Amino acid sequence: MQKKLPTIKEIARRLNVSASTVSRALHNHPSIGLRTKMQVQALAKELNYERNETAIFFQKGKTFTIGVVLPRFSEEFFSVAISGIEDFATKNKYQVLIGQSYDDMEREKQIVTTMKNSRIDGLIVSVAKNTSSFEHFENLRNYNIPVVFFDCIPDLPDQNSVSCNLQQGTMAGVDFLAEKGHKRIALINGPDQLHASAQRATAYLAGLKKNKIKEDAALMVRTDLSKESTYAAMEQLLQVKNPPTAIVAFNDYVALEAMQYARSRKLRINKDICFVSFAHLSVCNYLDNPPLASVEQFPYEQGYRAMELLYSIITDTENKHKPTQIVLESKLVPWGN
Amino acid sequence: MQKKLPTIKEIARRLNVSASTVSRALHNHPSIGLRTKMQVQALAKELNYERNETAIFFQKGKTFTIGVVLPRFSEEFFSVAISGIEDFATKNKYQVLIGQSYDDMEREKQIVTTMKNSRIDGLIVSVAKNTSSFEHFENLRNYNIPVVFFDCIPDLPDQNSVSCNLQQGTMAGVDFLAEKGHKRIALINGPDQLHASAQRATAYLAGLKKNKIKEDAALMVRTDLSKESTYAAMEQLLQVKNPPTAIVAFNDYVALEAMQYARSRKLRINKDICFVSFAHLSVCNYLDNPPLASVEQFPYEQGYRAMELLYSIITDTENKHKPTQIVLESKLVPWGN
DNA sequence: CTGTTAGCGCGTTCAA
DNA sequence: TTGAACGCGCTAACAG
Repeated sequence: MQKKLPTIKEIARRLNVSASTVSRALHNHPSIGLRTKMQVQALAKELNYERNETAIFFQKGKTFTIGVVLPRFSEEFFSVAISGIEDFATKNKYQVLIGQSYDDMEREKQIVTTMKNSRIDGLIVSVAKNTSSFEHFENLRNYNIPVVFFDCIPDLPDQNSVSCNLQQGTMAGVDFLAEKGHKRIALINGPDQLHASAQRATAYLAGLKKNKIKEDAALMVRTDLSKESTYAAMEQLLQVKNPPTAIVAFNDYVALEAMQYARSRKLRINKDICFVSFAHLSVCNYLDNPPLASVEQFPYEQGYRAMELLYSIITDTENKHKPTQIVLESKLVPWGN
Repeated sequence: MQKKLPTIKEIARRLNVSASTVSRALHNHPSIGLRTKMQVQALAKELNYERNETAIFFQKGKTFTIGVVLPRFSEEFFSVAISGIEDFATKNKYQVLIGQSYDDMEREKQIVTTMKNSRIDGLIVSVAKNTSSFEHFENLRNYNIPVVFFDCIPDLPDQNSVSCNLQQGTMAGVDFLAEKGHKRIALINGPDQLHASAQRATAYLAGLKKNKIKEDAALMVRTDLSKESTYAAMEQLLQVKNPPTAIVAFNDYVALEAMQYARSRKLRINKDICFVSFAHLSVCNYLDNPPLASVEQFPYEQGYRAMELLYSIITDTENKHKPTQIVLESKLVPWGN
């Protein structure tokens, strides 16, 4: 049935030399006779010899494979991030193993365990939203598997991470709206336990202050990112006696759902009510009325840089690597028309 | 620095038994003394022993890893398909290695080679658009690596594939429009070399015939899937003296771009001109005027079934597997608003 | 019930 | 310039 794959032994047998000679010849080892080398290489080519990487993985204790664990691929942010990871990995002869946590800690643990057992050389993670303990990551130190966190980052000492600072972009968003004359600017924030929410809130308030707009607790609401919750948040906002004319939304999905709600209440998007959002989904290109501006978080670059960092840790043979936190700056991008 | 991982040998040494005894005890082999078994398992637990999968991979010549190669993750269709693949794989203790071809044959070849070298147990592929030769896939037979194609499938004898037949859905789309009273129904098709294009064209014509609408060559145009090309196609359609009132678009991206163009020409979507499309992007939920209906192709299910099929081939020890083509039926889904 | 032996494919000493 | 021997961690065939 299946042709048996040629091995070094096989070549050695046919040529009446030893396996180690073949191995050396294949590696262009300097101390091998030209004649022998040629013979070996010729036969190797003829037999279509290819080294069995698994044997080498095994022997070297390295797999040239890294793992990527994140909540779900179907979110554009993540699939674009994976592209960045994969691009750098491929360029540097690394392979990429994937797993989706679906924002569930148990599943995340399970995946990390499986990956650890198959001896990945490193791991890139965007932590699940409901993950509360991080032992499954810290545990990887015992196996000498470095971890780089990106996007959703835990509070851990000495960790490696790539993230995007939202302060600047968020403040720019508030500036942007204020310059357009808005005085009543609301914030639909995400779940409290997320870093990302705290960042947005802080920057939002700073932005208001900078623009001399008085903050109003009634204009700060939150969503758990479900559609229903966002609708409820919108309902709440529109009931305020002096309702907002502009809204900073946690991300594009939230913005889009908020817009739907606003439309259902006969508000005209970008006229009666304006939006600034996060993430910059490509699909917004197709909307009749996209958010006026979006805080770009550079998922491709985050992924790429995360892989780059991980690579530098893995290949750091002298162990002089220090924990590194890379922080990119977010940037406000007005929609092009 | 790094704690050395405990091995079977180590456990054996400490307990003064042989390695194979430990191995058997760990596997609950029936012929092992209860006492020994307990001892071994206790010590294993204490030392945090975990088997080194790479050793087993090596020894068994299996990696419990499959590869997935497709054009790009950032297209929703593909990222959803991967989710299906990953779900089935995880359930069955398989891992998933990924690669993006970016629709480029050379890159595709490269990825397949790398994956082959690391001895994946099987491969799932959606072929790159510009792939013209398939040796890199047929070559895998020599390594006993089964391939399952999905979505974009080559014309190869004896292949395994999962695909979605568009005939039914497309015809239903034409029916749908005809029932709404449309007589001038256009088709914006994709590149000629794609199967998918031929399928759509055939079904479109059949649909017209069924509804007793005379076909008009001027209403069949094509796009290379670039925005510019779609705009050109639209321009062409709108110049026809009796222009279409409805359009069947190659996919949602094409539809969305076509809509943009139509809007720029002051046409009102779903009033002056209606759309039926393919793929059913989740983002359409957020459009003010989504296509009236979409031909659903079930990417999650395609991915899931592809992995299921691959799994059955891999685990078919008696080699009684026959090449299998699974064809799902597409289905027209009207937008619920 | 348990130990011994061998081998998966390769790289790498050490010795010639 | 080459070969023999060893070991990576584990399983399995064979032998007690």
